[in-house]
Amino acid sequence: MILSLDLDSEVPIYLQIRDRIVEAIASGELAEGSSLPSTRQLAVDLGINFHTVNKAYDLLRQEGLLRINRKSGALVQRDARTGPPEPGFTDEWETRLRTLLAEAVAHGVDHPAVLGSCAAVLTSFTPTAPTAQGADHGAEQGDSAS
Amino acid sequence: MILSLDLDSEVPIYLQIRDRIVEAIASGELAEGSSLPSTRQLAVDLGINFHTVNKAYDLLRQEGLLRINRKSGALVQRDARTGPPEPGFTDEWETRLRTLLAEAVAHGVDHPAVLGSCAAVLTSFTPTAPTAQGADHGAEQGDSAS
Amino acid sequence: MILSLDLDSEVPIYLQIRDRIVEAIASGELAEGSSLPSTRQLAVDLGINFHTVNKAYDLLRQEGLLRINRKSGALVQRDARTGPPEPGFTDEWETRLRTLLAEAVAHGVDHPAVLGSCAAVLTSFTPTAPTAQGADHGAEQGDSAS
Amino acid sequence: MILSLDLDSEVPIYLQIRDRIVEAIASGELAEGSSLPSTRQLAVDLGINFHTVNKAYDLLRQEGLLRINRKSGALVQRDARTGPPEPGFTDEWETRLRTLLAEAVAHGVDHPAVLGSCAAVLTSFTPTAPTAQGADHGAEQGDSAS
DNA sequence: GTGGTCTAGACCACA
DNA sequence: GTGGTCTAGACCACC
Repeated sequence: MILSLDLDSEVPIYLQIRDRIVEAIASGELAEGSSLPSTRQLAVDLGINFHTVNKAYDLLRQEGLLRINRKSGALVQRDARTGPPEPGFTDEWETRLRTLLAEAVAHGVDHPAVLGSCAAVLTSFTPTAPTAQGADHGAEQGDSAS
Repeated sequence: MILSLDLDSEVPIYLQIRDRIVEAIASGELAEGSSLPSTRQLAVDLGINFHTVNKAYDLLRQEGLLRINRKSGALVQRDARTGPPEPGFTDEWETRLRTLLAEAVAHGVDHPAVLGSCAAVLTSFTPTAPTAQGADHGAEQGDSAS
Repeated sequence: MILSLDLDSEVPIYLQIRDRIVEAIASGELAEGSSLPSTRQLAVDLGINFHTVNKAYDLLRQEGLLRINRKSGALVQRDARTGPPEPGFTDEWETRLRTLLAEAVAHGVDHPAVLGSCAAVLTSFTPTAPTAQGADHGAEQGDSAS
Repeated sequence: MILSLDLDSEVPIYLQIRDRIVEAIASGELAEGSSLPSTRQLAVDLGINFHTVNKAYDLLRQEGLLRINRKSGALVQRDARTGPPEPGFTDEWETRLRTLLAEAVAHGVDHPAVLGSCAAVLTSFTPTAPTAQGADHGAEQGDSAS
């Protein structure tokens, strides 16, 4: 559980931690029930204050992705396969998606390229069985562009 | 040039202004060369401090989307048709895209649904089918450009 | 003596145990003189550390609801019928009641609805209508006492 | 806006602040749209650290009772007359109500007395027009006890 | 002016 | 050992 942080970024550290964990959950690297390092431990590993880690964990808890336990620390609460999102999540999320995609389009990335980037990111979340291991029939994305 | 702002949002006002303008550019509503209202005018229209508008315009200038002349005010500097993005844009943008898509996946939105949302957003930007390409019945905006 | 605990709750486990026992006493399920399982036994049943059970029992003892003998274990010390509360109890309790009811009112529950909830909770405690008083068809528990 | 705190209480300070504000909202002392003192100001007034006030305000924000604004500070977001609570609120609240009422019953307070306390608390939330001032037709609660 | 972030260190509650 | 609370002071972002 080592996260790479950029202490000079304008993105707050606690948000970087949160983002990396969200991505790890999306990619399946952290499955439901997985345990995360304790706040103090992770703070030491990252060379930051434990309050900062605390804030990241608390944010993830509020988002429903983590559950915090006095005994066993932080556990991953949900997962890609836990079920559909809570109502209200999608609307707010699509607003942010719209802004982000608009940014690329305004900068001259054409629609198929944008959609290709989205598809590429999504495939990067599925292991796609690097070894001969069963290759779980993933959706075929990427050819809907163009 | 009427923007809808949410003064109670956790998103800073200057960022909301910037976001709305970026979306207007992406949708073709604001084409290259279009002029924006003066900072003071827009500030009055929105009922906010003109420094806030100034900050939004300056951010857009830094991003290469606006150019600001002392005499002609703010003009849209670039466009979906202007050409490919500056080098360095895409990498940073894809990092943010990755985080945003991860959020949806972690909350249980499956990959096809995510890709569908991306496609839906893009079609909502489509400026009335500039090329003969199928022109999926989107809203018809954008004929004020050129 | 089976208690349902939520190990992931933000309510400490020892408090959950205490709460469930208080509710059992209020409903008449545990009458004065009833014996509770030993701390070690209950700890095993619940799959938790016996110190946690100990802490719950000790808290109940401090509150005057339990008395603990070295030989006969934990016995219910008092009851709804035992008599009026110790002086000082009511003031502190009403302070907490005030806060709790305020929460509902602030969230838009109107006064009659709040009072209705209070009444409903009380009838759920009713030990099979001890006096002739209307006896609104509640669940029938509590005949194991005396 | 002066709150009375007990620094020696085992109830965390930030929770005491939150409780007092909830009660003020319930009693109508703080109506929707009312502004609260800034975190730093209130911290100075109470002689505590501003982070503690911050935590109380943030908790109220999460509960939907406050909205925080960089410009105008904290404003009361909702009210007794704003509308019904969000779904899910009542269930969790009734669980806590059950525990609290059980405590009184177990200590020997009889049901009518408990209900009377509830009614008394509720009437304390309605001003009941202490001066001749219009006496806004409030709900008639309190006589349903006994 | 406002709130937000980060650091640092102390002490306590829980299991 | 875990997380939770409180304090203290610094710096930054927003308006």
